[in-house]
Amino acid sequence: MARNEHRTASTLPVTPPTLADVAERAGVSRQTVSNAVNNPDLLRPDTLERVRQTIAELGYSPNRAARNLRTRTSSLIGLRFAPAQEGTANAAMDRFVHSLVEASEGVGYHVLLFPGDDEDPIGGYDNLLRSTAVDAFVVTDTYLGNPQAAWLSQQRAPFVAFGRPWHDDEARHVWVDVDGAAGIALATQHLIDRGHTRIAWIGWRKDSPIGEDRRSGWVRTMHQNGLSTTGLASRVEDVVHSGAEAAAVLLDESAPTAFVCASDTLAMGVLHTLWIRQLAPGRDIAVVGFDDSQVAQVYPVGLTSVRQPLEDVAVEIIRTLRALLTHQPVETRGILLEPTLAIRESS
Amino acid sequence: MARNEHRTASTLPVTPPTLADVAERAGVSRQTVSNAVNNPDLLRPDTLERVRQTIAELGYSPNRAARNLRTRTSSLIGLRFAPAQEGTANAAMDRFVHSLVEASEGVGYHVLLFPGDDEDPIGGYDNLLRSTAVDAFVVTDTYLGNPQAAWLSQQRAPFVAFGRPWHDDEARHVWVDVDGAAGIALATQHLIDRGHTRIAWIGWRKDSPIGEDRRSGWVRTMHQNGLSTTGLASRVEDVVHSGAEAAAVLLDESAPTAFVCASDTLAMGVLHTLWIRQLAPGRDIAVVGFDDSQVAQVYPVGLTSVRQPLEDVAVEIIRTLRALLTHQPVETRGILLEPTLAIRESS
DNA sequence: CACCTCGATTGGATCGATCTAGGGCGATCG
DNA sequence: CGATCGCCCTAGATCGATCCAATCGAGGTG
Repeated sequence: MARNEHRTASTLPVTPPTLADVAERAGVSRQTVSNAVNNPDLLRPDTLERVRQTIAELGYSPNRAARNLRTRTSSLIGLRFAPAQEGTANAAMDRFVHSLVEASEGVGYHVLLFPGDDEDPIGGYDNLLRSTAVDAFVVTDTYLGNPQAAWLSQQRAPFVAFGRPWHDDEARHVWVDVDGAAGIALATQHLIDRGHTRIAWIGWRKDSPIGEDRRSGWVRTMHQNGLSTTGLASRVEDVVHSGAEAAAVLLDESAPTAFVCASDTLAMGVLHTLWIRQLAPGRDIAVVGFDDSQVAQVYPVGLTSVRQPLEDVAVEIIRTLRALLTHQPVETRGILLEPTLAIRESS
Repeated sequence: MARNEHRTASTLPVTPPTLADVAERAGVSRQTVSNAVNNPDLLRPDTLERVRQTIAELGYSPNRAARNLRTRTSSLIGLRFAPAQEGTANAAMDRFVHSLVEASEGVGYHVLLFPGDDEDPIGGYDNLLRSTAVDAFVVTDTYLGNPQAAWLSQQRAPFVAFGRPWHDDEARHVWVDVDGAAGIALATQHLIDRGHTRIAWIGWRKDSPIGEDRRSGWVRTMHQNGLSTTGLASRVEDVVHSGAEAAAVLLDESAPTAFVCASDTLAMGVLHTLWIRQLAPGRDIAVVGFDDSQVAQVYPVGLTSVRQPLEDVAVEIIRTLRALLTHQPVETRGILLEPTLAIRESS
């Protein structure tokens, strides 16, 4: 609302009004104006009203740099921004970043992007941290076994990770993650409910903890429903043609009626094989992917896919970050959110 | 390189070293240290070396807030970040943002994201501008007829637009854009070279200047090659099923052998219709899309698509922005870049 | 009535960098 | 040999906000 009042000043003067200008015009001290902005409760109602009036008239807005210098904060959150790998369907970053920006805005933060350099994974972090350019970081690539989390912890830099510390049991930082196993369980149960019993899994190589986690959701749900998983699993690279090949082999050897995939990329491979074999997705064979990427949404036969609640992830991250930065006790070290299933024609 | 030297200081002290600390330790004045960082030429070589040594030892890095306050700059570039619309294939933003972040880094800038609100399109800009939180903006949504460009011009705020000012002949701001007509011309010529003569166009509604521009590339190239365009064009909404319907109608009425589309989204629709009619993309009918989105890359039958040189766009934008901010004369008011064609199996 | 409390307000110091003006000193020149 | 010039460097002021300690006046207490 204060924001709208400012708008009334239509043209920005050559040099914007300062707190001192407001103070003089309103006939109060600088501190009083500062309080009007930051601690309105301290002012007498009539004084507050007068100061606010003046602020609106002048279109005053506190100078960020000055405030940052004095308070030793920046209201900025650093995020290393790496683009989606070309050739994969993973466009989740886009949605996540947007959610993060929105959630940040809500509590007065802004998101600062900096480039990632795989050869020097902590370079960007180090610079921003040392020059006190950001208050905290959101780390999104912990799963790569990258040293950021450990390094930031050691530097006592505030940060929250999107992603569990899979390898490192000693990691003591806070994190938010999505329960991939639960998502795949959801997908598997969905297929079972549709009457499928021979449901195949196409996932990533064994050295991917995320992949193994998702796979466990499939195994668990199959077994809970008394179904066998033998001969129905495949572990491949996360590229389209690997998914296609795996699907071909599984169809020949085990005759599944449905596929659950660790990614939309792999699911696209499955769809390709079905297309070649003149099998109709959804009618002849069901397919489910993971990430609800644009590909899943735009593909002519809509691809059913596990959708991560990235909006909620962002909100939780910001909430936790705020707690960290205001030195409130952080309740839990990790937060695990449940994905949903975007059901389309392919299942 | 300075960056790496800093790294040697392994643990961040509770309060980072200041310029004064460096000065005292090196036995010089604060200004000399400042010069060592910003104007090394002013120092005698031996003094410079000594100061640099000390900077490295202490792991000093200038405090951003203090510098910003004094210099009245922030080294930040504001970018309103709206997510790709769900249900369309447009993931170009992702790639563009990354390119922008990279290009910014190169000249010492960082990218600050802020959320967009369609109901209050200038709110975010106004806030950041008035609080001197950013030095400049990159505006990406000029084509919507949004008032940002005009408003920012009026405020004398430095900004560069990605996108031409289509409607507004009086717009005097600088911009960078991609020549969509040239891209479609490229695609059309490519199809003609492959022997196609009946090439259809599926584009957007007439009120989209971008769509009409792209369309003109098709018209121009067809005519240049002595080919007719009558009965071969369709203008629809940018959603998959509209593309599918348009393709069906065109196939029935005009029997084209190839389709050029204004977007990958529409191209997906065409592919869907081909699939239903058991026509093989690339063999029976050629299809070309626009934007080289992830969908185009991941779709099992790779979709040939016009690819915008977003990396170059980002570089040009940053270059122009720097010129603006350092008050150098800006050579040209607008820069138009040529797209390329990512050729895949669909053509 | 002197003393104390408490809410509202104030002036000076401060955050850490850069800008400005000027000082020291050796080399050059009349 | 003293004046002048340039190079290298220094000290104090400054950017615009917030922190801190202190002040002022009104009201309550013994």
